[in-house]
Amino acid sequence: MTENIKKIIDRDAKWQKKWLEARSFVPKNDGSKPKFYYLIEFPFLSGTGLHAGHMLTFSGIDVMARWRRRNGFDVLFPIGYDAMGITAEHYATKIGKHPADVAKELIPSYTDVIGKTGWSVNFDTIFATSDPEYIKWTQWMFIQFFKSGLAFKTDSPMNWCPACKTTLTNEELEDGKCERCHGSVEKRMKSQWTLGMSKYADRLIDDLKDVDYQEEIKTAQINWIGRSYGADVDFRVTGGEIMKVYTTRVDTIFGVTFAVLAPEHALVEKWLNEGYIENADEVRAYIKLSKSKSEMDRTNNTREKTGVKLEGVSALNQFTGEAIPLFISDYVLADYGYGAVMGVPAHDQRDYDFAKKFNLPIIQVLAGGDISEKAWEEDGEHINSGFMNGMNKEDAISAAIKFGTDGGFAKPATQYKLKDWCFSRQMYWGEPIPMIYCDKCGWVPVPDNQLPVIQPHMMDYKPTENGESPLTRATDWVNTTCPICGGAAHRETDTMPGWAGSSWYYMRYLDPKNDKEFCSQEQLKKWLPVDHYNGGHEHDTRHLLYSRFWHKALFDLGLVPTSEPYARRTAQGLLMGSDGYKMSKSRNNGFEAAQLISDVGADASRMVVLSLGPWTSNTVYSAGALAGVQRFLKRVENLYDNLTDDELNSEQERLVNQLAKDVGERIEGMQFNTAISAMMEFINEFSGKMPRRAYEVLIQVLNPFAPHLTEEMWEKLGHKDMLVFEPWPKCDESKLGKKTTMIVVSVNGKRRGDFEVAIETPESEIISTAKSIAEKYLTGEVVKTIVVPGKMVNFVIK
RNA sequence: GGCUCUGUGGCGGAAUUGGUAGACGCGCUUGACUCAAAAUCAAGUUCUGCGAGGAGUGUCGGUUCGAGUCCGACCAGAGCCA
Repeated sequence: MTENIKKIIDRDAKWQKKWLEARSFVPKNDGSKPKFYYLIEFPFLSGTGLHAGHMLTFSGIDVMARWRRRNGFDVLFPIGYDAMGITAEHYATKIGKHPADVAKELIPSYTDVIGKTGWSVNFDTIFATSDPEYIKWTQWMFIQFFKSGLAFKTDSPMNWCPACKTTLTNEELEDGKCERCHGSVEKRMKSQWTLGMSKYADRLIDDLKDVDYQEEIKTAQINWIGRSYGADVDFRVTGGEIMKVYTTRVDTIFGVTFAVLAPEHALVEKWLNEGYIENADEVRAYIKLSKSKSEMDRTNNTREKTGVKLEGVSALNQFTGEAIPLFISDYVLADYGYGAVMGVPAHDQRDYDFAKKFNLPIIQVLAGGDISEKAWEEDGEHINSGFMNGMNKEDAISAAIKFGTDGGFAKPATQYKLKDWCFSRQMYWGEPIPMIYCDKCGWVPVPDNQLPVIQPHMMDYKPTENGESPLTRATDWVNTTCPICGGAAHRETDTMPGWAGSSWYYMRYLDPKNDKEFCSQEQLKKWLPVDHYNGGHEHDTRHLLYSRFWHKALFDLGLVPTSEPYARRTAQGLLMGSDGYKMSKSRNNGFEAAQLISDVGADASRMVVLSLGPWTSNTVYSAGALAGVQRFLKRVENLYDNLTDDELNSEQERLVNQLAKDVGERIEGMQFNTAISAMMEFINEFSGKMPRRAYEVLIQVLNPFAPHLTEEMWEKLGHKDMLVFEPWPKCDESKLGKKTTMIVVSVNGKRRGDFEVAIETPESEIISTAKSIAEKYLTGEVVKTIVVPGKMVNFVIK
C-alpha cells in the first residue's frame, strides 16, 4: 500500500510541475477567448492549515474551472490569503510571535498544500491582506470614503467586558456574552469611525434582482437589511416638544392608549433636568438598572415587561386629540426607530401585556377576535377609528397618512434594521485607520505618499485597561504633525475590522503588483464582475453585504466599472465529521487537507469530498466513501490494460455520448456527486474490457475530478498535448436515443408489470399489450386509460 | 419567539422536476481465486411473507388516473436573527 501511495504522490508531483512550467492556469488575458472569473473565499492564515472544508470548496470550484477552460474560456481562478484581524492576532498571541511574522511563515506552507491538491489556481498573483502594498490601498479607499463623506466619526457603542478588561468585536460575542469568560458585556459609548452603509440599504436590496445568488442567501440579506414601510408620527408632549414615533401600522392610531420611550431617550433626560417628572427618583433608578442589561436581555420576548410611568408628562395624539400617558421601558431600544413606540394594546401582544400590567385602557380598532383574553393580531375591518371606519388595512394606512400629512404631524417613512458600519476596532492587528487629528484642522487624512500607515512593531499588544487601542501606548508613533498646518497632531489609534481587507480582494487579484492604482481600470473592465463566487453561509450577510456596499461606494466614486462585485453566489453545505458532528478540534473529528493528500493522493482526496452529497447540503465524511472512490480510480487505471480496438456498438455509442453530456451538465449544475456516480455507472456497463474510444472519453470527463491520473493515462494513450486545454467531448444528440423503452403497466396507479417495446410502437399496440399483462387485475370496467408516451400505461377501473 | 433550510433502506445518498422509489457508493451475505487471509472478481441485498402478495419516502389530511415531488396542518433536527 505504501509503495502504491508513493507512486501516486510522485505522479501527482510530475503533473503539478508540468502544469506550472506550462503556465497552464495563468489566464491568457489577451481577449482571444471569453473570460470567466471563479472566486472562492480566500483562506484565513492560521496555525490550523487548510482543512476538510477547504478541500471541499476548492475542489468543487476547481472542477468547474478545469471544465470551463476546456470549453474555450480564459479562466481566472486566483488565490490569496486573509491575514488581518482578531483571529490572526489571537493565534499570534498564543504562539508568542508577532502577527506579521506569523503570516510570512505560514504563506509558503499554505501555498505548498494548495499546489499538492492539483487545484488549478493562478500562483502568479498570490498576496495577503497583511502585505503593506495591499494595506496601502485598503487605507487609500478608506480615505476616498472619508473625502466623500461616507466615513465619519460618531459616538457608537463598543462592547466592553469588565472581567477581561477588553473591548470585544461583535464577532467575539456569543449570545451577547464574552466568548472567553462568558460574562456579561457592557455597552460603552465611544467616538468611532463609521461607514454610512445604511444609505445603501435600498440599493443593497433592490440590486439583488440583477444578480444570481442562491435564493436563501438573498432572503438572508433582505431580512438582515430589514426594510419596512410605515409612517413617522409626531406626538405633542409636555414642554412643547415633539416626540417622533415610527410605526408600520399607522392605521391603528385610534387604538393608541399609551407610548413607551427608551430609558436613554433625550426627552426623558430633558424632562428630568427641567423638573417636569414628579417621580424622578424612581425613573432615575430604572434608567440606571436598564443600562446594566444587555440588548439580548432587554429585547427577550419571553421576559415579563418592566417599566415606569413618567408622572407629570403626557403626549397628545394629534389624530384623536386625546392625551395619553408616557412610560419608559427597557424593551424599547434607543437606536431603533426614534427610541419611542406607540402602544396599541388591542392588536399587539407585547403592548397588551404592558397595558394589563399598568391597568391601561384597551381600545379595539380592528374587528374580530376577543380582546378580553389576548391581543387580536390578525386583520379586520376598522372600527372606533373615525375617518377610517369600515376600511381595510391598505386603504386605512393611506387614509391615515394623508390625514397626518395634511395636518403636518405624520408622513410616510421607511425604516431599516441595517445600521451604519462601525469601522473602528480597539485592536493591534488591523489596518490602522489612516487619519490624523489636529486641534486646528480637525481630522485630516494621511497624504497618499505616506501610505501605507503601518503600526509600530510591538510585542505587547494587549488592549489597554481603559478600552483604548493598544496603539495608544506607542506614543512616538501616535504623536505626529498635521499634514495641513504642520502643527502638533496625533494619529488615530483605532484599527479597521477584519472585514475591511476582504471587501475588495477580488479586484487586487487582477493587478496585484500595481503601485499606482489598486487595480488598473483596464483589468477591472476586462474581468468584473466576478462570474461565480462561492463561500460559506456564515458570510451570507456580513461579509457579502460589506463587500457589496464597499463595491457600490467605489462605483459611485467612479473607481470601479460595475455596480455589483459578484454576478453569481453559491454556498456549499457544511462538511461534518464521520461522527455526524460539525468538525472541531475538541471532537477531533476533522482532518487537514495535507494529511489526506499524503495518505491517499490528490485525486482521491478531491473526489471523496465531492462524492459525499449535494453541494448545498450538509454532508458527513466517511471512510467508506473514500474506499469507494479509491476503488473506482484503481479500476479506471487498470482498464488501460484491458482496452480493445473494437468499434463501439450502438448501445456503447449511446453510453459514451450520454456520459459526455451528463458529466458536463452536472458539473455546470454543481452536482458533483451525481457526476461521479455517472462515471461509476459507465464503467459498470463494461465488464472489465473497454473499447479504446470509450476509454478516451471516460478519461476526458474524469479529468476535472482526477486531473493527475487522467493526464497520466492520456499520455499513455499516446497524446502529446495535456488534457488541460483539450476540448470537452461533444455529445452527438442523435446517438442518445434508445431503440426500445420499458413501458410500466399500472392499474389505478399501482404498478402491475412492465414490458420492453420498440420506441416507434403505435399507442394502440402498446395499450393492447399492456392490457394483456394487466389482465388479471382488470377486475372492473376500465373507465379511463392514461398513456404517458414511452413510459407507462395506467388503467383506471371502477 | 421570528426567519431560512432539511426529514427517503443498516449508512451516505439517487429519482429526467407529477409518471418504474431506493441509481451510485459503503456495509453486509454468498460464491470464485488462495494452504489461509488480504486484495480482486461475480451474484444478491427496502421491510414483511415459504409463496402469490402486502406495506413503504417524519406524522395526519387534501389535490390528482397517478404524489418522495404540489397544497394545508403538525412533529423532529440544523443554521441565522432576536
